Amino acid sequence: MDDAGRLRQAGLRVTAARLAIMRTVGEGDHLDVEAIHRGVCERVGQVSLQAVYDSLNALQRGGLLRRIEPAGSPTRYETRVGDNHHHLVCRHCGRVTDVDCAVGHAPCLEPASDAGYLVDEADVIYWGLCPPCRAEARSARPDTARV
Amino acid sequence: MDDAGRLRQAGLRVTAARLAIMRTVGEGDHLDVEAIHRGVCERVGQVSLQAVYDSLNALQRGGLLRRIEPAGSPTRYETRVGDNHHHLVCRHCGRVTDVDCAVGHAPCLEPASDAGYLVDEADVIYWGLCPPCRAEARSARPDTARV
DNA sequence: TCCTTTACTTGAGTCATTCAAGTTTGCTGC
DNA sequence: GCAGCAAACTTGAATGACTCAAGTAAAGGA
Repeated sequence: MDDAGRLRQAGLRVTAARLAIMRTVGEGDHLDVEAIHRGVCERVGQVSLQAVYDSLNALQRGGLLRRIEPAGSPTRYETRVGDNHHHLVCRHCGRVTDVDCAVGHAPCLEPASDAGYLVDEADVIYWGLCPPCRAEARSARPDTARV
Repeated sequence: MDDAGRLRQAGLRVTAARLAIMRTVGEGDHLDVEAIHRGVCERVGQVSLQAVYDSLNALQRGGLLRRIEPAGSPTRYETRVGDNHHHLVCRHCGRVTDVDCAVGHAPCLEPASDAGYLVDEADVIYWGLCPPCRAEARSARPDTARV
C-alpha cells in the first residue's frame, strides 16, 4: 500500500504535508524534527514547524512512524515499524543505526520477571561510538584509542 | 564503604548536600530531581535546585549514581550501579521498577551486529502498565481490561 | 591557619516541545 | 458539484527540564 492508503487506513486525512513527511522520514536516516521540517519544506513549500510536530504525533499514534528518543538528544523518527528492532546510538555525534536483536524473534520482550507489569514494548538502546567517531577519537588521542 | 568514603574515592568533596542526596536517592525509589531536591531540603535545610542538579551530575560521572531517562518523562536516579539491570516503566503513572535481564550475566550487551560501533552500554526499558494502573484500567473500562 | 579549588547560590537563558485560538482544507453526504 | 463539519494547519505564546554564568562560601591539603 502507498502512503496515502496507509494514512486513510489509520483514519487520517491525506495532505501534502503528511505525504511529504512520510517520504522525508522514509528516505532519511532517523531524522529529528528539525530535519524533517526542512525536508518537508523542500518538497511542498512552507509548512509550519507545529504542523510537523502535530503530524508526526498523529502518524506515530496511527502506527505509521516509530519514534526514537535517546536520552539527552531530540526525538527522531523512522518508518520501520511493526518489528521490534533496536538502535545503536553514538555518544559523540548522536547518529542512530538500526540493529536486529540478539535473542531471536520477539527479542527482549520478556523480562526475567515482570513484577506484575503488563509489558507491551521493549526499548533497547546500545550506547557507543560509531565508526567515524571511533576513528576521530583514535587520531585525536592515540593513547586512548581503545576508548 | 560509606557514602563519604565513596565520594572521596571518586575525587569529590564530602558535603552535607551530597550526603543528603545519596541517602535520599538510596532510600527513595527512582526519584526525579524535584523529589530529590525536596528530600535533601528536609534533611539538611535549604539547598538550591541548581546545586542538586550539579551534584547529581557529579555523582553520576563519579559512578555513585545511575541516571534513568525514560522517553517523555524527567530524569530519575538510583544508587544501584555496577550491574546492568534494566527497568520496567509504567506508561500511565511513570513508576520505574528494577528488573534483572532475561538473558544471563551481561544481558543484552551484545547486539546481533554492532555495525562497527564500539558499544559500552545497553539501556533496556520495558514499557507497560504497573499493577495498580492495570487494576485501575480494568475497573474503569472493563471491556478493555486486557489492555 | 592559610590558600586553592571545588561546591553552592542567585538569576538569567536555552531548547524541544506543547497549548491555544483562529483559519483553511479534506472529505462525507446531499 | 456543493455544503457543512471535523481535521489539519497557522501564528504566537507558554511550558518544563535543564544549563550557563558570575559571584560567594566552604572543604581540605600545605
